[in-house]
Amino acid sequence: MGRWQSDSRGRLQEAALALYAARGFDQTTAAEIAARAGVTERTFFRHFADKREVLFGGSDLLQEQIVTGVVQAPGEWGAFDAVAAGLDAAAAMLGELRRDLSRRRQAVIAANPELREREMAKLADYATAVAVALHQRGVGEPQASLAALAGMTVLRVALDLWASGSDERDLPTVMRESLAELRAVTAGD
Amino acid sequence: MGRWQSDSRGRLQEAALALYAARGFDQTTAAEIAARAGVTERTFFRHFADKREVLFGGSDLLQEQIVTGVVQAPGEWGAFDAVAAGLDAAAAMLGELRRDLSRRRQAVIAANPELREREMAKLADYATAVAVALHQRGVGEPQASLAALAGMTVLRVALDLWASGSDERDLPTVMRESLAELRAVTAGD
DNA sequence: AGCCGTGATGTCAGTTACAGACATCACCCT
DNA sequence: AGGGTGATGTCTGTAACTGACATCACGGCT
Repeated sequence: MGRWQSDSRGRLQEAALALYAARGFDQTTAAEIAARAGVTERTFFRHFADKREVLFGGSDLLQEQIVTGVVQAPGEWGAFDAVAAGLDAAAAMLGELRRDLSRRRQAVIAANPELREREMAKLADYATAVAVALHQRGVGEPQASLAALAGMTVLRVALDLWASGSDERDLPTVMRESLAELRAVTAGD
Repeated sequence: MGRWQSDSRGRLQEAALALYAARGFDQTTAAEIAARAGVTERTFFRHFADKREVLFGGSDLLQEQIVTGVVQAPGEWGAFDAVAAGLDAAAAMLGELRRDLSRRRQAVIAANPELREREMAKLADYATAVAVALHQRGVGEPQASLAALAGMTVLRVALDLWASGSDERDLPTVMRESLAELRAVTAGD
């Protein structure tokens, strides 16, 4: 908690989400977001590298969760089972969020190509980190990258399903179900 | 073949690749690329939506190839087998390119986060198109999205392997091998 | 041959996303 | 009470795009 007016960063995130949802991403300027949060444009860019990043606040934490899940999986488990453990950890963390907020956020992201681009980039980053963790478990290439990327595919699809509202079950359940579906699909149908 | 000095677009692509490789992506301005190609900055942005897009020239064609491959796969094949047919088509097309050029291009992309972001976005677009094609074959959700995204994972890994040079076999072979590896990894190790 | 439509390009001006340099100022520690 | 620190404001600059308008080579039509 800073010594200034509390939590500029958090207020910027809320302001951005509200404005992106109301006017759309490109119709919103960084200066407008800053004004709504009661700070300067310069302060916005000190907290977030660019206009998109403001929507991806907790992504570092999430990556940590996933990697930790992979690392802590029993050593005798196969590569993809370890990734599945990482996905469980991710689901546990994301499932804590208020579902309406997640829905709102996902809707904003889905509505804009640049934001979708950033989301894919985040998933690719997670996959890279997961692949590194798999290497430390003795998994080679290209198996590590394939397992990691396949896992991120499951994460994306499950999150879409959960946040888009067609599926009312909780996130960990949807995640496990999606993973089973991927296994079935690649097995040969 | 335009009626003007031939192929501004092509010259812009070459100029961009050369400059990005030499100075790096952010150290290169659109004006510099345009100057090297003998046109104006404005012309650059008429041919390419943004600075990154100039490196992804044939992506529309590639998407067409992939989708066509999926659509033309025998109707009784499963979802992932149809995707595999699309990957064969992609490998056939990409394999035609001069390998040193592909290597050069991949190296430039790998060196810059924004370009990697765009590459992931392209793959996501292909996946969306493939999922639509799968729907028309009667595949439901989330199976279609999972199969399509898993396929794009294989494409990415195989392309990296091929272009990064550690694997000297031809692209269709590397692609099929990677697909087999994914099947093995998700099957349970 | 001469006129005319068309599409690719040049020119110009404007908006906005970002980034560096420097000043400020509330808070904490001593 | 005074100095250090980190978050913020201010000012200024670069470069990625974008819209509006002029131009001009070419190909077709008469």
